[in-house]
Amino acid sequence: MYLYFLLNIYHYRNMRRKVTLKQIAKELDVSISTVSKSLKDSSEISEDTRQKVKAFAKLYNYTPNNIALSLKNRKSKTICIIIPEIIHHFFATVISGVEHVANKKGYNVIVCLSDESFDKEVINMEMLANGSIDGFIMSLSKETQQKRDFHHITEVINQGMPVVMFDRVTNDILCDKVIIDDNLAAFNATQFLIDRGFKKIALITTVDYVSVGKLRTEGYTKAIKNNDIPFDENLILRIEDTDNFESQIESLIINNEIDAIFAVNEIFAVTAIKIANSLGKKVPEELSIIGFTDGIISKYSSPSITTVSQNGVKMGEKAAIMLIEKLEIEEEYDELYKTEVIETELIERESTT
Amino acid sequence: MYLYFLLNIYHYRNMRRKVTLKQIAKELDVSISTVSKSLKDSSEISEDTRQKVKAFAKLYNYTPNNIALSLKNRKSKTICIIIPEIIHHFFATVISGVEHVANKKGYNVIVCLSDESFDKEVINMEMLANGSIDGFIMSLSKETQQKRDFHHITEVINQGMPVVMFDRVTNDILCDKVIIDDNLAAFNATQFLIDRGFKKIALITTVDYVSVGKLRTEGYTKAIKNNDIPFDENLILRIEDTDNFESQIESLIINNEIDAIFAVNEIFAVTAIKIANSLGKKVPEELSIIGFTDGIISKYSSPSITTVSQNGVKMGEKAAIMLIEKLEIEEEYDELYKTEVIETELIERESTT
DNA sequence: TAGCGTAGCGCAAACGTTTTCGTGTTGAAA
DNA sequence: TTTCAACACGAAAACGTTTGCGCTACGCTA
Repeated sequence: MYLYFLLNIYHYRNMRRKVTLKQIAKELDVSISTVSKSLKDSSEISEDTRQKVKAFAKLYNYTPNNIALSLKNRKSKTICIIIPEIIHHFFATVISGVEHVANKKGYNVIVCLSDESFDKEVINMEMLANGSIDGFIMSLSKETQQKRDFHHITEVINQGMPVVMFDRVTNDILCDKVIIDDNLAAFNATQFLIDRGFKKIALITTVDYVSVGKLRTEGYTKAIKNNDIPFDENLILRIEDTDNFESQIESLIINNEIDAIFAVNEIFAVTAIKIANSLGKKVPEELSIIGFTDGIISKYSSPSITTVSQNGVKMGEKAAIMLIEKLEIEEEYDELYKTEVIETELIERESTT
Repeated sequence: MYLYFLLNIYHYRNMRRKVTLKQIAKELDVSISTVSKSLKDSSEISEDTRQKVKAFAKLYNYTPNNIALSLKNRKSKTICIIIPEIIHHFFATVISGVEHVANKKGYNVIVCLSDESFDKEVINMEMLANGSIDGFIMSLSKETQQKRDFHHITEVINQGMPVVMFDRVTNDILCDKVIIDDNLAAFNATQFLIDRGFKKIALITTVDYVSVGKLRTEGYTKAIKNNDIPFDENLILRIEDTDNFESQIESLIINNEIDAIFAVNEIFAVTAIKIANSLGKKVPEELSIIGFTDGIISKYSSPSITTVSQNGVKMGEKAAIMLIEKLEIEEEYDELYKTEVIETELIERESTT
């Protein structure tokens, strides 16, 4: 009888497909239920049979088929994180945080990239919301923020699937959120520059429909006005196209006698430094610069960049914890959505005096 | 009759779980098969019924359950990529490449991080090789390379699951691979420095068990010897601990009158620049530096870094294409494994004269 | 009117599990 | 000898699909 089995299993060279309960049952001449119960050490089954089954299972390296389990349990133990792009250091750190928590809790992580596109975001969500995953963690694409169309997200939430949004969030959706206080962080960064005695402080930011860009702009504005510094709209540079903005920064520096810059991300900050250098303006001696996001650029740039640290790992961890908590709560919970605010911190480096 | 259905579906506020074939069948008072066939526009079903079913399905936003499909088809349309860490720009670009190809072909991507740990690598593979995914793309963790234990990989391959390795590969495993010619790239980079007239060229590399580190070291050595430059073991710095290596680089620069450095990654390169600067050695005037991997640091560092570009996106794309090809080939193919070599390119920037 | 082709639909198996609820056998107590 | 509990195991449903095949009823031909 063993021979038959071996022939079946090893039918192709040394290739052996995963063995199933059914095969074990057939081989041992017991029922599938007996095998299943034996492997679970059910007291229903005699010690003798249990041992036999377990030995056999071990020999053939049996492990239960995850898909079958998912179908039966109606949960896949998999979560999906949708981000605008992965080559962005901040998002990579968030993934890292999510992955570690998820892993510890026995969940897998599917990563989807929206490439800042609304359509891809929608497609990704629809594709996965059919049993493949148990919940979403996401940061909105630019296009979605611009269109303000969130039907795909409400859809999913209405199906009873938990969603946690982070960083780029919207008030139009009720769900758990993990953010930093962008407004406050920007306020503090600007205040830091003001405290150093700077008066002509420029802001390099994004267009307003990017939620975090807008909030940071507001924080900057508040600090300026709070300190009775003349607010000058010309000192605010709103960058739309992230491909070709060097010339805009150059004009900003040339046309205004600025003594400090607050940039809402590190690319803007490091580019400002490079341009200032090329214009013969020394950083930080003649121009102080603060960035946002404590990424790899800020750390390794010369001079290294003073920046608002936005702890991506922690955001990812928190988001994952919140999501998994929702997933593992029994039954219908009372919809109580929390918004978690992660602390930021100003890291002083060489780009400010 | 509709009322009953509505009550069932909308049982909780406006919450409606995904509708199944069964529910549609019950509601329309036909069999499940009829519903399924109608949705597939089978000619077996009358035009009339088809329309009715499709209308109903559309109304309730029916989409087939992916898990059930996976179980039935015995494939999940999901691939897994295992990388040592994600915060590393190169790996992020690879993921990006994989994700885009996978997406286009209708596959999802599960990302697993080994954190350079052998155990995590094993656990991840075992966890997913049970039906959850159709194939692996992976780059070995340091620990795995050190132990030279690849049983988890052969195991998976023997189960008939395709594996594509990239960047950090091993000859001990027969499977598809995507690499760059590390040896040649390092040779060329070193030759580039030699052509500029430098004689005392240092190498900052990793310990030898990291496959790519070893290959790059060999390329460097070959170039040196090829040009009859005295080979000096003291000029080679092998860094083991990536946390605290600044002092080692400092000694290297201080104790040897070097005029150029070839570093096997960008962190080493940018750190060398910073240390040289702090020692009063100007880059590139007094010291030329070449890095490896065209990451974000090389681009934004001041001076920007001349580097060997290792096209991560392309590697990811290629790996995904190879994997999916294997997945979609009918039946047992003759095991023909290919190793694809991705072109590298020396990108000249400001850190070399 | 008997026979037959066919349109239209349902049954049931299969994918691999888990789990509830039998069912048959044993041994001991009454 | 009868009764019953305990033990050891199996059958079957369920998760949500797809699909080959069988069945019914109808309309047509001979």
